Amino acid sequence: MRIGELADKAGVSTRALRYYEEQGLLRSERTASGQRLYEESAADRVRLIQELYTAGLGSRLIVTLLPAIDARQVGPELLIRLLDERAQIEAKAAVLQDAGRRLDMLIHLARYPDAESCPTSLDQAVAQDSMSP
Amino acid sequence: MRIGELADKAGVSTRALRYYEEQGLLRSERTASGQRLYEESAADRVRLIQELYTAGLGSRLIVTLLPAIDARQVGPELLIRLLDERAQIEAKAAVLQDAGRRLDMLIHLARYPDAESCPTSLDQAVAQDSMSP
DNA sequence: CTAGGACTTGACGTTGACGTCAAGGGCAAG
DNA sequence: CTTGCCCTTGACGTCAACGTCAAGTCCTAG
Repeated sequence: MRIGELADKAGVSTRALRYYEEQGLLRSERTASGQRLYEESAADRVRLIQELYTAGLGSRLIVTLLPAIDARQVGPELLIRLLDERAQIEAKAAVLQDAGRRLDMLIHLARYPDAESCPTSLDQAVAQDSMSP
Repeated sequence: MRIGELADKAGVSTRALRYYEEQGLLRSERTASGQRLYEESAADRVRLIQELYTAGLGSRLIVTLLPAIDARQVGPELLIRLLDERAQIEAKAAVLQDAGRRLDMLIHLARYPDAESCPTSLDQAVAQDSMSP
């Protein structure tokens, strides 16, 4: 398949696909005239890349991660980074949860403006200081 | 308190605090010479702002949100945006969960490189197409 | 009184994941 | 052949939340 079809199937732009290739995240065959060709499996690969991006991982980590995922082989150096990133994801997920609850309170407030529905923890942020020495 | 002390207490830079003020997220008194002065409660306010930022909300939404939080009063127009943002946070949290699990598999793989520990769902991204028409 | 740290405004720099033109080549249908 | 859509590389633009000087002012300890 060519780049446009892959873009459709994976739900990203063609620009993004070229960017991924530029970053070493995605390979492609080329026709004689230079057009990119992809296997069917490329769509899954792109969705995986998107997932990792959305999780806040950068290109440089992902480009290291993908071969490890493919080979199912993780070295000790990568493990260090993984543990760090895992902790960051954990923290980010927690903040997301809190913010989500806060929005839920506001949404509830918009629908039932009567009683003091959620008296507490609407102003104060949750203490997220669990990582400092 | 002056801006440096608040920055310390809230765990952000002074530049960030000035930026928040510039965006209308944070108010301050001024001394005769023009230096900013803050109440003790400003630290909580800043942490709240940070939480909302970390949740992916932009300045423009937060500047609308803060008065609603203070007054505990949410209009119908804001409710629309809240529902949308809530859904986005939900989706993002889900992706974060998936990516976290994926990292966990890799971490597990690094520690127990023996058995085919996690045979499935290491390559393929989870279908996150639940929002398209 | 003075040294030096904290503060002010203003303005430009950074970063990442693309968006968006520009200028041209490729390819199937009519 | 030519219309029209897809593709190519290249290069500049964007956006947000700050970082980072620069040049000058303020305040406090000694």
